[in-house]
Amino acid sequence: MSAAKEILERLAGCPLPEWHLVEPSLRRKTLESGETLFLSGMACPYVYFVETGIIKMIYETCDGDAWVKAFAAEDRFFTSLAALLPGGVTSFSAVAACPASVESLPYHLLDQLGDKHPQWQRALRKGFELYGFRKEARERDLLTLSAEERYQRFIEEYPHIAERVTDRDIAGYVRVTPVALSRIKARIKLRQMEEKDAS
Amino acid sequence: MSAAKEILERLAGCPLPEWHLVEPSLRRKTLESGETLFLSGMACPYVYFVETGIIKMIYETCDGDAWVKAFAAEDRFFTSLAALLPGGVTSFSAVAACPASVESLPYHLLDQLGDKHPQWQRALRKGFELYGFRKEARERDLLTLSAEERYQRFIEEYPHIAERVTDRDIAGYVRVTPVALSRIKARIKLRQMEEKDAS
DNA sequence: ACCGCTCATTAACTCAGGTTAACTCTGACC
DNA sequence: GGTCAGAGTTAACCTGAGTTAATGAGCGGT
Repeated sequence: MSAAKEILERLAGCPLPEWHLVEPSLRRKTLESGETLFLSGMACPYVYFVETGIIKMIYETCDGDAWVKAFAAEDRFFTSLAALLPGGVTSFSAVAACPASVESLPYHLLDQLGDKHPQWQRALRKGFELYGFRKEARERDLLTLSAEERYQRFIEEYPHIAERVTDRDIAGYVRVTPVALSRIKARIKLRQMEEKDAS
Repeated sequence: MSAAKEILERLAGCPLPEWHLVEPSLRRKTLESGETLFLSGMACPYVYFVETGIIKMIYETCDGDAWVKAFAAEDRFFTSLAALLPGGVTSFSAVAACPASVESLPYHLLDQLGDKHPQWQRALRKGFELYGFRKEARERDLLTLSAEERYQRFIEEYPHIAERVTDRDIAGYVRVTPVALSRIKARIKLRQMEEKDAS
């Protein structure tokens, strides 16, 4: 059973017809930690499915900083929306945050199956919906939370990711420098000690 | 010709069949500046189409701050994705940033028409796609740009909005306080003066 | 004309975060 | 075992943004 099939059928909420049509286009790729899956600015009309490991999606700025847009761990799918549009290119890079293996499918194939079968159409719609939903949450966090709150929320919400990636990458996600993250962690620890002493 | 029809057909790229079915459900509402269209946390499974004016979507934090998620001006549609899911509620409030008039359609109706006609399905898919695309751009700006850069980009990208809303709202969008925005503007003006003097 | 209101600006102060650099720890490799 | 590179921590200094408060401009209502 491929990760792609499992993820897509979970989205559809039912078995997907004509899976044999996608089988030949399914590619699996294993990545070492730090290895690049795709670079920003490339044509890359694929949807990716994480089998094992963690992929980080990063925006690189002209002065060399790299900010983490999102992590995708086991059983997640991801893609660059911008790259799915005809003639489009990726707007970020995807890099393994630890050893990982991913599957990929060309989007045009999913698109075709969507036109043929309502079950596929449903999977795609749900996929876009979920994507939008996650982006909305991320946007809200970036707008309304302080750096410290973003860090706290991240380790609460994604503990299984937090313990497997470097603090450097967590800092990139929280949108602070590694030095600042270290200070934030020290501040939190200090407060916890004080609370213990008080009680 | 309603704004909703115009916007949806532009998304579909073709005329939409059975428009007479949506006509009876189309509601128009005019809002004064500062009037609320819907509040965060409400059931609100509608898609809105801006006919005239500007609507701001805001996140309110528990300590009373209001951050602007996005503006929607003439010929834009918007909705709270979270509120479209069955049993879902809005995750932000929508308020008129200047006198405005909007149309609304219940999402379930669009959903039904999507199941009946590929043209409608296409309009919805394109709608979600566009929504995701915009969210992606906003996320990137918040992650990779400084406050000053976000301000500059905003007035370059949306000059027709920038000149019609208060600096207070622009500050909320740029994610700084009005005081900080005023300083940023002063800084930019100062630099422009210096450049003129030098040349 | 006057009042009261909101908005924008400016200044003074505080503080969180960026920058740089030194230091430690760990693990990989020879 | 020795060495080297990368990750994380800590300190010192600087900058930009939040906070508070005072001031002025514009506007609607009386």
